[in-house]
Amino acid sequence: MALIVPPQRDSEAKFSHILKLSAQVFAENGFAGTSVRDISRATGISLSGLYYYFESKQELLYLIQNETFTFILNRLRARLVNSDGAEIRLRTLIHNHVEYFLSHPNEMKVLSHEEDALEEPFRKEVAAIKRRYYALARAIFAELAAEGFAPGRNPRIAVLSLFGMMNWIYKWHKPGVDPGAEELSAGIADIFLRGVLPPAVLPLNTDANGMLHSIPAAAVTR
Amino acid sequence: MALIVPPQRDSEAKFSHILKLSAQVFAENGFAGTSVRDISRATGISLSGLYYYFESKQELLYLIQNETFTFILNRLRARLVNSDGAEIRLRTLIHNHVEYFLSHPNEMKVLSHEEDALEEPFRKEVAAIKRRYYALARAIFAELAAEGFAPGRNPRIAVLSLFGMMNWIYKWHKPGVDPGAEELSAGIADIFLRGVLPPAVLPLNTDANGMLHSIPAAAVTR
DNA sequence: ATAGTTCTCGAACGCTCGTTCGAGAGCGAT
DNA sequence: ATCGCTCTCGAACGAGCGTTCGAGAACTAT
Repeated sequence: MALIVPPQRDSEAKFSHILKLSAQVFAENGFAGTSVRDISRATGISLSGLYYYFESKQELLYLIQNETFTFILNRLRARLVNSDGAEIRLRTLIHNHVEYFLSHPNEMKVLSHEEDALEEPFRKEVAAIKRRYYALARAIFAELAAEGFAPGRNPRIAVLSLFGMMNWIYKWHKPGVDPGAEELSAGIADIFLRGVLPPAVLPLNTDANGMLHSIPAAAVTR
Repeated sequence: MALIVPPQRDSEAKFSHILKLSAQVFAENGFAGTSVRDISRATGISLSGLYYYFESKQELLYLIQNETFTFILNRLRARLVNSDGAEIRLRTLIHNHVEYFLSHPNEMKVLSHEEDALEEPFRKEVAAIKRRYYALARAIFAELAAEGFAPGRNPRIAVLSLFGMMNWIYKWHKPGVDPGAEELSAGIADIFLRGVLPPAVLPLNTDANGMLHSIPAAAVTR
């Protein structure tokens, strides 16, 4: 009887390659507008050959969305371990999101744009990750509120507006023309953090770089 | 020879009905995911009968997008005539946009989501309206900057972030659960207007409702 | 060499797609 | 009555769709 040797399949790398090229084709033509023959053409793998790697076009979309979303969420969790204070933690979330957006535009377009294209049972799996991600953002926003930011703001509207700013990026960002992840995420974070301030707060607490810091609750007049 | 009588076609009303139902079906299944047979089913008009009203599925998408976008832009222009001051004008833009979004969710989803699905020559026609709309927003933002708001901000990022907040609404807004156009547009306007304030501005100039007013340039310390 | 597994492919399946065509119903004007 | 215009439709076209199947090549371990 043979030892159980990890097969170290040759196909691992090829599989990743298929996911990457598929994301590109889906991003260009949309999921419904892409045929498996298009993917065959892009990858150089025969039509039937592709079905060795995935069972259906639906599953292929799921694999892209799941891998992308899981990676973003896990990387965010890792980065939050070293982030102290609500403002820094929110900036970490924004930077993590925007950075991935600019480095993997195809995957992020597929994740943002083809949410409805997934059918059950895949749909609810991706929805579960999304719910966890949103809950994390809401929790960070609650920390922010606890530090004196954003009193009386509707947290749902605030957080979803933030996601709107971030997830809209794929519609307009042009590499080389528009700023990179650092400047872009800082710009969005600035708009959001200042935007969510209490209406009548008096002196803003900023450092030399104009970065906000938490405001003692006592300083909030309203 | 007969007088030229305006035919007052019976089909005018029916045509509008087709546009409305098509927008609904496109919003539900996506443009590429919708067949003309789906529209036939939704409208009760036979498959070939639909081609009396439009020449192709592409043109149908164009008619929906063009009418929607033209209406929004024209209504905004009309409303801006009576809006004085940069802040009010920006709030007018946001309110106009959000109000239409909530009252015509299907049309706005099709406009936001199916931008890439349009092919030439329709594509450039809608792109032209979009460019005019964006230019108007940029002009209003420039007025804002001239009144002392948003010094040093990248106006492109600021305005596109604003559109991101607004155009993302269709992904999450649930009528009955989430606030209506007044509260929602005010919330977004608040986030944006405060968000683009200068980093070191001191006392904010607000009225009893917490509404911002223009800040004299001299009050900006940086 | 042999056996077993991994990987690849051409051909074909039943089905749906967007669009076209010619026929004809309904109707107001002559 | 009959013309001409508006409107509607069933049937059919060729093309492309997602997926399956069985044959076989390529590789690894014995």
